[in-house]
Order: sequence, then structure tokens, then C-alpha cells
Amino acid sequence: MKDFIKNQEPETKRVRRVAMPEHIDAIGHPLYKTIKLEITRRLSGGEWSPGEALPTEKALATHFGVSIGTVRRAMDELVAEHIVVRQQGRGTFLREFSHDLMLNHFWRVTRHDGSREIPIVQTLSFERQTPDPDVSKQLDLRARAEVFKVVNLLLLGGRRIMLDEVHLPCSQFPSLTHEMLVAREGTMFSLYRDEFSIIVICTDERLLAVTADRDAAKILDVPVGTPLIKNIRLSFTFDKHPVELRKSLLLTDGYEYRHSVGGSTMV
Amino acid sequence: MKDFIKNQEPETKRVRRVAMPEHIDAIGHPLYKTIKLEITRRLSGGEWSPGEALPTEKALATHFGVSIGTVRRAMDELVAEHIVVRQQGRGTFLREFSHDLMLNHFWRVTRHDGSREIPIVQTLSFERQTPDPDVSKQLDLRARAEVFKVVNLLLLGGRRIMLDEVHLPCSQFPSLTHEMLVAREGTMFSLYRDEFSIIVICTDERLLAVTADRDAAKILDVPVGTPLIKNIRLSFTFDKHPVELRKSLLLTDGYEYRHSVGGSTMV
DNA sequence: CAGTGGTCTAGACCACATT
DNA sequence: ATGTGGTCTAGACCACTGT
Repeated sequence: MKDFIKNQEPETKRVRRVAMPEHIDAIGHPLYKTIKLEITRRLSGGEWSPGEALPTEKALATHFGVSIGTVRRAMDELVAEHIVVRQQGRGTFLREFSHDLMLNHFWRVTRHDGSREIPIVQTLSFERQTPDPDVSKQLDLRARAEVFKVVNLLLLGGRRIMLDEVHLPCSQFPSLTHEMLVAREGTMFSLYRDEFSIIVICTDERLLAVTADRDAAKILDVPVGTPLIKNIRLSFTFDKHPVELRKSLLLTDGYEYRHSVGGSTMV
Repeated sequence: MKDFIKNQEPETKRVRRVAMPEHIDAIGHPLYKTIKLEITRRLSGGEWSPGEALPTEKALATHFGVSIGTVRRAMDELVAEHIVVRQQGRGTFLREFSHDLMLNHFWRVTRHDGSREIPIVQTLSFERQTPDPDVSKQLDLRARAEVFKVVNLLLLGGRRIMLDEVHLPCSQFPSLTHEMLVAREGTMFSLYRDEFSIIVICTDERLLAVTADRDAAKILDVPVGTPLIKNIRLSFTFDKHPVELRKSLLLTDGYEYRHSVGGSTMV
């Protein structure tokens, strides 16, 4: 009945979907998710280095055989996850794990006026061990899988502010050594990325009010009983796969812990 | 030189932009932002009530004289801000300020297993006062502007867990009374929305480690010196306009404070 | 100037929900 | 069967960056 002008060039449309590389599981996913997953696969594989320009949206569109809008849709999510940055007129770049990103995205400790400061990190200990069942469970490890345990002391304004106990699955950081931790510039997250191609996307944090016990008090140089915030943080890479468990004690003296809820787009 | 087939129907395109209602300032904004702003204006005006279906995307598109994709772009941000919910095949609805939203979006206190519980609120005091300079500054008030100060005690599992001191600008909540607070069902935020058409979009929180002083210890029924998390939270409506300052003391005993960084879209 | 991302269009088809 | 939101297309034009 209806005189729709449909399928003027019929053979080129649905075919493209199955023209995707075979290792991509497109079932049940919208096309842009598939594109996004393929791009993240290449990122994880180290195909582009931080700061480097990705192919243009047009190039990606023709490469994948999809419309440019579909590529943009995939890129939109990568931008939202702080994995890439777009610069109008210049290109799209794999985000560098700069102090800027670290400070504004994952580093929650500020001065009372809201300004942020780069912490100085001192690695106090480094060992390989069989984790507690609790640690093993949170990191989703197989039985008898081992972890590296790193203890760091963080200084702000020359004062001891934070004591970190970091647990990393040995399977994901096979060649990690004490020397790498001591010698490195920048944050732990930049180390994960540059040396192991592990990109941290998101973290879940659990905060508790505690007081300093004797050990913590000694290391942080405060009286026993000083109030501290205990932060149990689990960090994830793609697919919500856990890569790091960090237990921190934070001294909020001259500093505070800040975060926002819901303020991403804002008018 | 180039045989672009441009402007086949020339008069209908750019004209639409200026065909917008005159009270909209479209300068420098992309069209979808203008659409979004206009929709939020109507929401603030109470044009639709919570739970009610908005016009269809197609209807909005023809009403504003724009493409359906542009309306979707505006809606995408409203969805991201938890203002509306889309249901495929049904429609788009102004989000109800349900316990569900409250619990999963703004309520950060959970049991140690991550489960959430609806707090029971007891209003301990209600008064109108001239705020401290600090409170006045954070709420962005004019000189001599007054605030309502509400003190609430929150119970979880029958135990006293949190002590809130809430500051509200009188100008934005003109008819607020003690009775409204005592009589209400649901959260403070639902009260703001239902009675004053004020929709809270986002909050900034500042956390400090403290110990219970004599007054707090008495009210929370814990020993003096018990570690607490002090949370100074500023809540905003559209345009990052502050509407509430809340200073809370949280007892993390059987409970903890949880939040995520960066986990909105996730693969 | 050419090339990039940013916005916008007009439509098609799909998946889902309701009648 | 109808109507909704969800996805996708092919292309145009704009704003910006670099030459």
C-alpha cells in the first residue's frame, strides 16, 4: 500500500554488520558498543601511545564500514571515561595520565580552599605474598594466586598525610619490582599504564572513621587516637575487572577529602 | 567549481534557529543546549509533575522546529542528570524522587556488604536565623539574608547513626514550617521538589575525620572521642545554584560511606 | 587553505510496550 | 496494529587549528 522509497541501495546496509572482524562478538550489542570495544582492545594492546593522535573519525568510520555518527557515539563514551580527549580542529588523542588528570579525577584530597597538591610518595615496603581471603575475594583472584603488597607514605606540604597499603595481582603485574616503584616519576596509575598497558577507568571507595593505632600513629607522626579516614578503594579497568586494592589512612589535618555526586554534564 | 548539491531547500534551515521563543538566549550555545534549557525551565515551572510522561521526542522536535536527533541530544543530558527516565516503547518520564533514586544516587551510607537502608529521620530543632558568614558565603546569599536551620537525627537499624545540620535559604523555601518537616514522608530532597519545585542535581561533599565532642556524643549515644566522619555537603540545582548546606556527623559503626569515581558508562 | 572535530538534519529500521 | 524510544545512516555546514 504505502509507497515507501525503501532500499534504494539495498545490498550495502545490513551486510556491513557481518563484515566486522570475526573476533568481535556483536550479538546483542549495538554497533557503537562493538566499535568502542574494538577500539579499547587496541588501546589495551598498546597500539597507540599516550598523547598520540588516534585515526580521524572519518578514517575509523570507513575502516569499520560504519557511519561517522556511530564512531562518534563510541568516542563519546571513551571521552566520558577520560580515556581519550578530543580537540576541535586538531584530532582525538589517547589521554596522557598526567598529573592534571590524576589530580582532578582520582585524587580526592585537597586543601580546605579546594586546591590540589601533588603528593610526594615514599615506598616503605614491597613484598610478594599470598593475600588474605578478603583481599583475594575483592580482587577476584583464583585460589593460591599471589599479590604484590606495597606500602607507601604520602607527603603533602612536607607533612605525612596518608598511609597506603596497595595490593596488586602478580598475574597482571608480572615484572613489577621494588626498583620500578622507587625510580618512577608520577603516580602508580601512570606506572600501570606505561609499563603494563593497564588503564584504570573507575574506582569504588569505602570510607570509615577510625583512630590511629600505635603503628599508624608512629608512621604518620601523630598521637595515638588521632581521628583518620580509612579508605578502602578498589580500582577497575575495562569490563569492571579489578586491578588494585588500596587501603589508605588519611589524616585530614589541613586537608580534606572531596568529591561530587552527579555533576558531570551540568546545564 | 565543486558541484555540491547545496541548499536545495534553502529558506528553512538557519531560519529555525531564530524561530525559537524570544526569551531563549541562543547566542554561543549549541541548539541542543538551548532546547535542554527550555525543557528544564518548564520542569522548574512545574509544567509536568513527577512520574508524568513528557511529550514524545517527535512532538518536541516539531514543537521546537528542530530535528529529532537534536531533541535526543538534549534528552541524553537530562537522563545523565537523573532528571528524566526513558523507557523504550513507553515514553520519557519526569523522574520521581523515589527512595530508589535517593538511595542509589545521593545516599552514600551502606552496610558493610554494600546494601542500603532507608533512614528514619527525627527532626530535633527548627529555627530561622541569620547565618554565619561561612554559611552565607557557601550558599551565595546576599548580606542579611536569613536561613532556616534544621537539625535532624537519622536512624539506621534502630540505631543513631547520623546527625545533620541543614541550612536552607529562606528566600528559596519561603513557606517552610516545622510541621512540614515533621509531617512529611520521604526525604528532604523530595520535599524540596514537591513543595518548592526545586530539583537537586548535584552535590559537592567535603569529608573530614573528627571525634565526637560532648554534645554529639550525647545525641548519638556514643562515648566522647568516638571517631566520626564529618561531611560538609553543598547541594545544587540547575546552573550550579546552591540550595542547601548540610553539615553531617556520621558514625561508621556497622555502616560505611561509599562512592565511585568515573564509573558512569563502563564498557 | 585544507583538515579536524562539533553540530544538525531527515529519514530508515529495530526492539519493545500497549491496545 | 500502533506508537514509543534506540540505533544508524549519509551528508551538510560550522568552528577551530594548523599550514
